[in-house]
Amino acid sequence: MSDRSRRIPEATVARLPVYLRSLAELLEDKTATVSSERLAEMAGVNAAKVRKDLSYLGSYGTRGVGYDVEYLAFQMSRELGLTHDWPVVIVGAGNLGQALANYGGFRDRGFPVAALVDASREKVGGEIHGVPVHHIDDLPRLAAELGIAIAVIATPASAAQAVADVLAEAGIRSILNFAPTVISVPEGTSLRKVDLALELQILSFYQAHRDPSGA
Amino acid sequence: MSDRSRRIPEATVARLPVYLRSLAELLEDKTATVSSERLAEMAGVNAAKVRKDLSYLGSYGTRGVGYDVEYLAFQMSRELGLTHDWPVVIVGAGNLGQALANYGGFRDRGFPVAALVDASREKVGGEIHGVPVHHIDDLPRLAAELGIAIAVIATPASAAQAVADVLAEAGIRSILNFAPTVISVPEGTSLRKVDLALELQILSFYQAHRDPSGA
DNA sequence: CGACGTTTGTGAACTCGTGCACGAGTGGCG
DNA sequence: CGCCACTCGTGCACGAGTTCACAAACGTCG
Repeated sequence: MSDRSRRIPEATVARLPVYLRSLAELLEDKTATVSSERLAEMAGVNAAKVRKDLSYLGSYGTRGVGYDVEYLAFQMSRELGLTHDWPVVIVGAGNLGQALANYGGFRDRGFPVAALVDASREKVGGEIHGVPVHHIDDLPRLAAELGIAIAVIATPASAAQAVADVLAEAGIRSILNFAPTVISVPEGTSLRKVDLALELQILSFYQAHRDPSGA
Repeated sequence: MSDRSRRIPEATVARLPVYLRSLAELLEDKTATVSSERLAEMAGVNAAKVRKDLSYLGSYGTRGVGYDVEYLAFQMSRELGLTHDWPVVIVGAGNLGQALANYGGFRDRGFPVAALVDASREKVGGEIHGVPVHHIDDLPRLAAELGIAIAVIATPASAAQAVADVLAEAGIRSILNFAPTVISVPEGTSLRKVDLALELQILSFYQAHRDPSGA
């Protein structure tokens, strides 16, 4: 009940950050406790799911009352490993890479962009939006010196697999891939993907099936 | 077989674009036919899943041979509604909105950015990366004139729900939300979300559980 | 033209996640 | 001090999606 032995389902893990965001809002409102129903509404799920999800973390609620917002937020941050910052490296200093380096949402939520790396010598040396640009060959050194454990791939699709291999070599075991291609990583490495156009294609499917005329 | 009342599972729909991308590669290589096993390898799934997924589209394969690449690609494009372009509007001309407007991956895959809209009068009137910037009040007119059916929300979280309401009013029923917040849309509207920091938080979870020291 | 190797299409078993329903605590109130 | 309203935690049934296994269909070759 209290600690380890329970494996948290992947679907639950994916929802924890959403709950955490809701809790952060509640904290700002100085709300002391919250019910599963209220939290469910804020997170866009149903109450039973919230309770089941939170029960994987432990019995942090109080029957008849709800959950203590501050305590729950702390426990959840701890479980998510968000009690300290995680510096990230962005690989690929092209359009997407620059945009991501400039996107404040990473730093604000505990993921400062510590470095940009690129394969092109021309881009190396300067700074982009305050982030130093290094050559990809320096990646192992950078990772070690800056304590980088998470990498973001923002290269063209054609370069993505090679980059993934370099990252594996550098000991980085958490990768977020923006390149529109499937890449393979060593066993034990976490890989998540974000494909912007793919999301639109999915929307296109439902749009087309709603309105067969297409317009 | 051809056009039945087959309801395609959501999980399958999400994989179709990945298959389509693989088929496009095969087309470039002038490959005429492909087996489920090969396609599975390219798409990063297993062969049984590929066959089941494709069977929802119809019986387009030939036993003992495989799938005709060109024919399958065409059928899949048709099913996904990708036989023509879908102009999209990006709401929010801030960092993220500008970056998305500049991201070539949308246009390249059939989703030209037809307009940017923003609530700030200051940004209205000019162009950003060749995309005209309009006021959000013009959205209904723009949607009608340009035939826009899909919108991308790239505003701060605080504005997202209000934007969603405006979009609903303008008759747009496909939304891709980049704002890190839960928004609600009318029944019958498709909503997908991309939360960049959330993905990193998920990675953080697994990273932290792999290496409890945290470094 | 029939046997054989290949690959699809799909029923069926299985896994994983969801939602319901309800027992078990908790605090408040008379 | 006992009852009551409230809310959590969880066993259970259900459903969606995945994987397996195999028969059916196809091309080839002797």
